[in-house]
Amino acid sequence: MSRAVRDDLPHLDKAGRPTLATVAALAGVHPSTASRALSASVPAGVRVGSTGTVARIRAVAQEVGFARNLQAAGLRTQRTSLAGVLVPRLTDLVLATIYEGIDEQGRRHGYQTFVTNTNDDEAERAAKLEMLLARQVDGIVLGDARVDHDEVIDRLEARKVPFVLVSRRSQHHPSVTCDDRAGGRLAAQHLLDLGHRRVAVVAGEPFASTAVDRLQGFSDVFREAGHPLDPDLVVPSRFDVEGGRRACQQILRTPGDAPTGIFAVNDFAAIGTLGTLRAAGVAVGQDMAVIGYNDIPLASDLPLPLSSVRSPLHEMGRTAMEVLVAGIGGAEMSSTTLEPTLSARESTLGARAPGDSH
Amino acid sequence: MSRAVRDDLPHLDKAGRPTLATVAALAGVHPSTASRALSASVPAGVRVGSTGTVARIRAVAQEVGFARNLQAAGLRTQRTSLAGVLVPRLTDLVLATIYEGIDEQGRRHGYQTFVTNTNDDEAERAAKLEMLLARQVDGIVLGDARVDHDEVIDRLEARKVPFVLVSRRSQHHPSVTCDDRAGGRLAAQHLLDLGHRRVAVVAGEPFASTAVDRLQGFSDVFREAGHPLDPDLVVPSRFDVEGGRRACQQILRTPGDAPTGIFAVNDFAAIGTLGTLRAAGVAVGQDMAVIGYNDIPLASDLPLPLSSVRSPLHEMGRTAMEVLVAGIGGAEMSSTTLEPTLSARESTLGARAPGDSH
DNA sequence: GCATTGTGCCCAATCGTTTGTGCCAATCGA
DNA sequence: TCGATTGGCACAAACGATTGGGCACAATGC
Repeated sequence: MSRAVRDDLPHLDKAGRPTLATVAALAGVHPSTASRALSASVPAGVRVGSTGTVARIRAVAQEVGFARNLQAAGLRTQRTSLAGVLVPRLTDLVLATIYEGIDEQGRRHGYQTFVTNTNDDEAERAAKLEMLLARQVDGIVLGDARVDHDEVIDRLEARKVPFVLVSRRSQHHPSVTCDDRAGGRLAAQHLLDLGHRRVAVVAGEPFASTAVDRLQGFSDVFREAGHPLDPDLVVPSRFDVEGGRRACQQILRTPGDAPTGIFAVNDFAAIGTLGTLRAAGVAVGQDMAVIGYNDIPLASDLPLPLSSVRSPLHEMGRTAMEVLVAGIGGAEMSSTTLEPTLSARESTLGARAPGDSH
Repeated sequence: MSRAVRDDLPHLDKAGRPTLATVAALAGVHPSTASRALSASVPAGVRVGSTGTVARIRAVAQEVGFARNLQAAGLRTQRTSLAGVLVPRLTDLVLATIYEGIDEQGRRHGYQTFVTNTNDDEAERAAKLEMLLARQVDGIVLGDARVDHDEVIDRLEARKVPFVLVSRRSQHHPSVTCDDRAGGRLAAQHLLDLGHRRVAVVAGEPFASTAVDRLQGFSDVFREAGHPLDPDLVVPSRFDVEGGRRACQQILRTPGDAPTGIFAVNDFAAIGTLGTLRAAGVAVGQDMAVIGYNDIPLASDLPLPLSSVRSPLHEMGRTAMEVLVAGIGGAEMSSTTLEPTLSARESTLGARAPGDSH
C-alpha cells in the first residue's frame, strides 16, 4: 500500500499532494520521463525508457502515493475519459439500472461516468448539459430524450459532442431502446387472450417515447381485434407510484362500464395502481387484471405477484455505452433495439399460478 | 439562446469551441479582463471593469456560446466545485434518495456532485476513491462506510480531504445518520405491543452500522422485556429483495417453534421476505407479522401495506452536504443524528386498518 | 497648474501534465 | 578505430483559465 506521505517532499501541490515533479525529483529524472514511465499504455514505437528507470520511477510514485491530476492531464490531452449521463431521476429504479449498465461498460473501456438528474425539466436539462460540456466530457448518454423536438439534442449536435440516446428514442437520432411497441403489443395480447375487452391504460408521460410507444402497440392490438380503447380510459401519469395512484383514481371515477383490466406502462405506476385498487376494495387478479412494464426485481415478490413486460435494462445501458465509445472513436453510430418478453403472474392470471418464481 | 457557433472565430480550442481568448479578441480586450467580467461574484474591492465593457464582454460570450473550461479553471484555482459521493449502489432506492438530498443541497452551494457505486466491495471502494481524488474533488460524502475499521476512511484522513459519512456511521468520524438504534427499538416495541414474543430478524450486512444498530436496538428491547432473541432466528442478508428472500427461507427452515413476527432491517429485504412467506403459504398480517425499515414510497401501496420505520432519507442527504460544505469552508465538522418514526400498517396490524394511507 | 488619487485594463506568471524535438553517449558494423 | 545508428533522457512549449502587479490616463483637490 502506498503510504505515509512525507511532509518534506519537493514540489508538492498547494494541497500538499505529490505531483509529477515530486516523483521526478525523487527518482532523479525529468518530469517528462516520469510522465512516460507512468503512462499505462506502452507508446508503440516511441521512446519508452529503460526498464530500470521505469521501475524506479514507478516505485517512487507508489511510495509517495502519487496520483495523477486528471484535470491537468485532461487539459493537456483534451480528453477526460469522462462520459456524461443525463437521466430523469436516479430514484427511478429503471434508470438506475440502466445507468449501472452504462457505468459497467464504460469502465471496461476506461471511461468514468458522470451521471446527473434532470427531473425531466427543460431548464434543468439544459443547465446540466452545459455543466457536463463545461467539464469537457468526451461523450454523452442521454436517458431523458423527448420524443418529438428536443432542444438539448439540438445543442448537442451544434457542439459536435458524440452522444447516444438510451431508453427513449427521439426522431432519427442514434438510440438504444427496447422495442416498446412490441412490448405494448405483448401486454395487449396477454389481456385479450384472457378475455378482457374493455381495458384502461395508465399511460405515462406523453413526451417519453417509452410511454408513447407502449401505448401505441397496446392500442393497436385492441383496435385490430375489434375492441378499440375508450379514450377516457387512457390517462397520462407520472412514472412513479404516486403517478399510478392518481391515474387509477381517475380511471375508477370514469363513468360508464368499469374496465376489467389495466395496463400501466411502468411497474411503479402499476404498484400505485394496485394500492388504489386495494383501497377501493377491488380484488386484483379476480375482479381486475393489472399488468405493468419493466419487470423490476420486486415484481415477482409482491404479496400479489405482478405481471409485467420485461425489458433488458442493464443490457440496454451496456449497449448504449458501447455505441457511445465507438462514436467517440469516430465510428458511425446507429440505433439498436432490444426485445421485450412477457412475465405473466397472478395480477393477471388470478390465484391459480402459485408456482411462479424467477 | 446562445447561438450559431461561427467557424471563423479566433482562438478556438481544438474541439472548435470558443475559449476565453475568443471572447476577449472579439470584445477587443485582454483575456484577463474577460475573465473578470465573466466571473460571477463581484470581487469585493478589486478592479471590476467598467459597466460598459463588462456588458459588452458578456454579450459576446453569450453570442458565441462561450462556456468556461472548468478543467482549466480548476487547475488554476485549485477548486473544482465538485463533491464526490460514494454509495454502495444507486439501484438501492434508499441510497438514491439520500443522493438526491446531497445533490440538491450541493447545488444550493454551487457544488456539483460526482456519484459512483462501490458495491460495498473493498477493492472497488479504494479504486473509486482514488478516482475521485485524482479528479480533485473538493470534498467527499461517504455513503458506504464500514462500522469498524475502514481503510477508505484512513486514506481520506491521510489525504486531508474534507469528508463526511452519511447513512452509516463509523467510529468517531463525522457522520449524518438516522438514529438506527432508536428505530430498531421502535420496531421491537411495536411487535411486543402486538403480543409477539418469538421473532426473527433479517439482519442485513454486519459491516453496515445501519444493520448493526437496528438489530442492536431491536434486540435490546426484547431482552429487556424478558424475551431475548433466539440467535438462530437472526440471519444476516444482503439489503435487496433477493437477500430478504434467502434470509427468510433460512428462517423458515430453522428448527424449533416458528416465529410469529419478522423484522427486516430494510424494506427491500422485507419485500423479499413477503415473497418467500407467500410462496410458503404463510398469511402475512394474520399468521405472521412483518415490519421493514425506511418506509420507501411504495410500502404503503403494496397489495399488503408494509409496516416500516421511516427514516428521513432526503433530509439526511441534505444535512450531510451541509456539513461537508461547512467542512470545506474550514469549519469543524460534527455528527448529526435524525429521528426515525413508526409507520404501522397491515403487515403487522392484520386486515383491520384499511384506512391507513400517507 | 501640479500633485494626488482612482479607474480601467494589460502583462505575465502560474496551475500539473503531456509530447515533439534534440542532445549525448553507447553500441554496432566493417 | 571511425562513422552511423539508436537508445535514453532532458528541454520547452503547450492546454485554457485566473490573478497580483503595474501602467496609462482621467478626475479630483488645492
